[in-house]
Amino acid sequence: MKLLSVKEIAGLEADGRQVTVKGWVRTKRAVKSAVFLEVNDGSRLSNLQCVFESPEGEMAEELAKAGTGASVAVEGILIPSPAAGQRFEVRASSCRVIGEAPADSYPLQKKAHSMEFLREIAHLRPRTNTFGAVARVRNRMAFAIHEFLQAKGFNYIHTPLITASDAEGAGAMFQVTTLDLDRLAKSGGSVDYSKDFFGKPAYLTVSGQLNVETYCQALSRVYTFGPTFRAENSNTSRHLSEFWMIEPEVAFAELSDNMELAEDFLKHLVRTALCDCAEDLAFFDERIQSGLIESLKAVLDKPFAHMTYTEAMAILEQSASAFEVKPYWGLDLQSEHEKFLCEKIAGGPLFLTDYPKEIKSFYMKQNADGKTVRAMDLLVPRFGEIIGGSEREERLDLLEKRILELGLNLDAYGWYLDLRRFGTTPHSGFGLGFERLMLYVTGMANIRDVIPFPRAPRLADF
RNA sequence: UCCCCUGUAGCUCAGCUGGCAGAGCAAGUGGCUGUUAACCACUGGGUCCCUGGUUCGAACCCGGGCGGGGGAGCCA
Repeated sequence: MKLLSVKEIAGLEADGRQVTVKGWVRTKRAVKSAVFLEVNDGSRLSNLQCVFESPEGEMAEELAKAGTGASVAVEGILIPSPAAGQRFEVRASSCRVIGEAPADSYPLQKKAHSMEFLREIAHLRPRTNTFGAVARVRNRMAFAIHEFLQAKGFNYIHTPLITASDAEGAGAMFQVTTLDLDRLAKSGGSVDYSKDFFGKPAYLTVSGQLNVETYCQALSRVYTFGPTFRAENSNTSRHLSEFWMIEPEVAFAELSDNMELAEDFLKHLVRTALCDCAEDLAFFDERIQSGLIESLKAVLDKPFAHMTYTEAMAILEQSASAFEVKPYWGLDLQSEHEKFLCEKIAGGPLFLTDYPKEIKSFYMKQNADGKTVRAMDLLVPRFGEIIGGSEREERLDLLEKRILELGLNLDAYGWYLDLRRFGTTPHSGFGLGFERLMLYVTGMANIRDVIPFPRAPRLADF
């Protein structure tokens, strides 16, 4: 008999047909005349209830071993359930315990656990309702990202994870080396990077943007989707040292095109989650964040709000007394300001544009006012920035000038500047933090709980 | 990196002014005519994070260290 998943079995007619189910026991409940086994194989949130009527002999012995966490194979017939709680169930004729999970040492119990505790057992937490649901939604969102961009003719470009260009300028980097650090430390001498693997210092990438821009200037519509690394000593519920980022880049696109793409993109992802992950989202709505589904649906209903930095600052200054940090033009927006703007003023996602050039990256296109750049951040309620992007500076002279103003090394950007020397075009792109999307869609509170194995300062277990 | 909170049974926590270590859940045993976060009864279960100090006496007070959480900054 072909093995069907619980999800596949759930799609069958409960007409007494023979089925086999293999999975892990979530709970076992016994009454005098029957044993109820809830089996889950991760194919969906709901368990499959398997009923053993008056088990005796070998079957009773097997069931005794089938505690929470044990892997089992159950055979029986699929029938409509006579009791409330589930539409169908398996009337089991046999149970085989494949791998026991001794109750006195198996960490997961048939009760709720704290997120903090589950983080300590990251190898077992996917067996919980919450982390199973997170994994399924994460999978669906990853696929939806490709679906959306591919349908729009974007090419998926694999940008490097190791970079020796030292020109990305988006934060502290992890160094990659094969030098013998212990021996170097003992010798007390200086480091000779010509002896290192790449013949010069190398790092893990903090962004694929600069690399993907090169392919943008040939294939027009491109994106990267991969891991990025930041060695910042950030200890928050919104930052990881290793996280995944989607970075589309579009040739001949201006900032307004960029925002239109970002809005369509985010709405597509939210719509897909609501549609294809309904059971998991209902769980998040009930157990993790009340009102989640309603707020996601509301996102689809209306266009995102838009505001320039200068407009936003004027609004913030009117409510200056509400803030710890007093707002003034030129200040980089604080978390409290971002939350105020999208929660109190916009009541949903909010695009902020045209930031002062001093608080944004060198590659962003300078406005005619000489003060601001064509940057855009998409802020969302609950945690602020989910997308950061800009129209890029395509004018060689202005880009070179900005690099020098910031004290950066012009030579390091040689290949990047070539894109402006040869057939330059206006172009725009943005970065969407995948785990921040996951926080947004699932309502989970901590970014460490929406990635299987979180990496953060002093956290690299498993 | 900074600020605040926190560390007690497998888990979640209580433990008052320093005076014999507690509860709920989980587990085990028994009961229960279909349970579904099952229910009822009973039972077992402790390096009170580590370390130094104060004290007749420390889970409790003080110093140091380590871990966890929340917030801030950096950002996606």
